[in-house]
Amino acid sequence: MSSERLTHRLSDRRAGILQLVIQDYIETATPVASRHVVEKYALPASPATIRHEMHALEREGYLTHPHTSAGRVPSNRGYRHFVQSLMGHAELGLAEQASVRHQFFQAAPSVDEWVELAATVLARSLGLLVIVAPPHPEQLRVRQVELISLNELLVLMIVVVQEARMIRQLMPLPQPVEVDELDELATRLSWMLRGRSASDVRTAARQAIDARETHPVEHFVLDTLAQVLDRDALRAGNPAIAGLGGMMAQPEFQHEPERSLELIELVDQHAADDLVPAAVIDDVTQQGDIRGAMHVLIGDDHPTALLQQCSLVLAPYRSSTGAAGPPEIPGYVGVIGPTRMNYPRSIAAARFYSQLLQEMIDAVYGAGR
Amino acid sequence: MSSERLTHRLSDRRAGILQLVIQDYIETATPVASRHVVEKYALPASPATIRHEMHALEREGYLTHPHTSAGRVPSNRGYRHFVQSLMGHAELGLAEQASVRHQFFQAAPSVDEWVELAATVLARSLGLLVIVAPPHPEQLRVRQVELISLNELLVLMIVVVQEARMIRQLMPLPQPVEVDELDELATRLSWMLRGRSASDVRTAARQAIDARETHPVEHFVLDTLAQVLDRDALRAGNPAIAGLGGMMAQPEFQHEPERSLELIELVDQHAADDLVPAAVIDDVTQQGDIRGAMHVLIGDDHPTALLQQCSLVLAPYRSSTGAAGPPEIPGYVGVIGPTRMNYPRSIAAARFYSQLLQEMIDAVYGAGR
DNA sequence: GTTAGCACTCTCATACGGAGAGTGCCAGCG
DNA sequence: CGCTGGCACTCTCCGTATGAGAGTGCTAAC
Repeated sequence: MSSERLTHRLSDRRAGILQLVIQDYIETATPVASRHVVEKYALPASPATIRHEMHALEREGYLTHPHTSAGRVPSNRGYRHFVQSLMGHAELGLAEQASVRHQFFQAAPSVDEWVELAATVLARSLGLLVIVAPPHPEQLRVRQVELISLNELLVLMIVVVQEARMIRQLMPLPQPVEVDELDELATRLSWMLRGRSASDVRTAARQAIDARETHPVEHFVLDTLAQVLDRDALRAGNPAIAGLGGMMAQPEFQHEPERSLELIELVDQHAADDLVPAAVIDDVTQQGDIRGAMHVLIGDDHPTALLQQCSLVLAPYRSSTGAAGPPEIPGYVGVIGPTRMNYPRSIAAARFYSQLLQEMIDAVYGAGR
Repeated sequence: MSSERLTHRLSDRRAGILQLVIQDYIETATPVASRHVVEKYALPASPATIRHEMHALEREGYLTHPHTSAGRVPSNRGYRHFVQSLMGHAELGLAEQASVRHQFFQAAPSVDEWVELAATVLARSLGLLVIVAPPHPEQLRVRQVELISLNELLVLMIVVVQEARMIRQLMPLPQPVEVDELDELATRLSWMLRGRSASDVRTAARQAIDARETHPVEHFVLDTLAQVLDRDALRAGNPAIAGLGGMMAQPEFQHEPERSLELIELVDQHAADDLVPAAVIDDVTQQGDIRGAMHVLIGDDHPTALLQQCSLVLAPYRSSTGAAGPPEIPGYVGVIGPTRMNYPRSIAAARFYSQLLQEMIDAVYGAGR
């Protein structure tokens, strides 16, 4: 703890050695030995000297030792220093940028499609787990309600919301209702609820209970409506996850079947909240301009225990239209890998994809309004 | 091979022992010993006798031996006999049926949603890999084409197809085109291509090349249109896959990291064609009435090498509207598990879900027409 | 401050050996 | 003639031992 507080000023050579060790470990995934680093990078010093420096780096908390006679492995602190100060700023190669852009233009222009595409292409390119979420309105607001009778006890509710979506919901009724009654109810609700959100609908439902004169199914319909609004607001932000295969092929999962299994289950259940901590998203939501604001969570920065051996690179984005209009929960491009992941490349890629997504959404959906 | 041809008439006792061995192996996943089965099921015979019978069952190809001194394990042939003759006909419990039905009515009434729901709920209930595909038209047919200019070099193509879908596609133009030209082109194409499929559009494109007088972008638009029709016909049949977590928790994958990894990659890439062999689907497509027609592929029945240690239970279904209307590729509920999977339960569940899906689609979409 | 040398430690792969589980077969029994 | 108990045989599994290899930490000398 106290050693974390002390801001050591690393000597240039020591910092250089740290950088080499981390780069080498990222590349080879095996503990790096003093001799190895000297020979590979033709350092003008002997292994013993390097050992000396490594020893110091270990005392300062940047490196660790799996056991007495193994090479050095970066600690979380080492990675953090690497990301903040040591590694350079990288960009995705132009050829790759062009190829990705091309694929996006080939796809059907829908946000869900782009999100899915971004996840799969980026995952394949990095060999890591990628989770991509679209930006979506915080709350859906009713524009119009339709109730279509399928049979005496089954109604199809169609809700048109102001965010240019159409929600459909099948609804078995507690008691038979006449068709004209339904029509009347629908027009009344459309009028009454125009511009209202899920929580507004709930208070309306409570008032409907108090005033006894309302139609008995009215409360039931309101209840369902509120549920549906919440459900669909959530689903609009439904993230795509891809790259489990590449992730499990990473050496850190090779000899850890139970950790692997836990992660597989998380992905299988689309547990986005566990993969990308809500706290970070909330944090992002507060800020105004988030363009290029990268977040990097290394090791035990992450609240989910399972992911404390992993790192998360997060590139949030929001649509330009959303910035001006109603409150919007930002979308994000998240890359999850072992703490040993290639940070420069992952960060560059996540940033590129998040900017691309924003561009695409602005160009097509912004233009439409 | 020749032993497969000989249709041994198993004595009642021998068949009974085979059934017990298979049931026990399905339950415990460990080779079952003669002594074990005698004690567990209180058989009126000694272990030696049972050994004798097991030996015979092994000679006839129904059982195998991992090694000299291990209990017996069912062979593929044993499982096949079990499925065809030994196991009884099971139904899903009424409580479970009701609970599943309830969940389907809660969901948004869209085929994609139901397909996703079926996969996740069934996967969780069985602890196996489940893949569910919706029925979809074999070919999409154009009803109308719109071309909307976003800017000088970027056009949004909207294709309304007869199957009540709307397809959108962004299209960068090879050269600038005036807005009225685009409108003119769109109305001409709508007129010319009404009712045509992707392959029709391709021949139209070839003719457009031969007749030189056509507008230079016309060929380009036709080309894109054909691509888009094919792509969307494919995507309409996009299956949902779930249950990888439960599958990997099965004991057969516990000590086989490389097989596990291959399967994870298949699922990660949504490789439905590898998971559910196209030959079976083609076969099903030919038939008229497929209600309740289960297919069970055991072990090396499956064309994909990786899945030859697994079994596939497949329950195809099609919408009633599709049976009368244009040619339709059937949907299916597929359950993939180790050959040791619980066949009675899996078959009953797959059948129930496939019938439920058909009912839902008929009720909501059939009613709409 | 740097280096060579050397003892020390820990992992990994291999081999060994005994316990345990189950079968296959045989001889005897009803 | 089918069923059973007995017994030798085989194969896995697990814990232990052993040796090679890799790398460090320390010390003494440059």
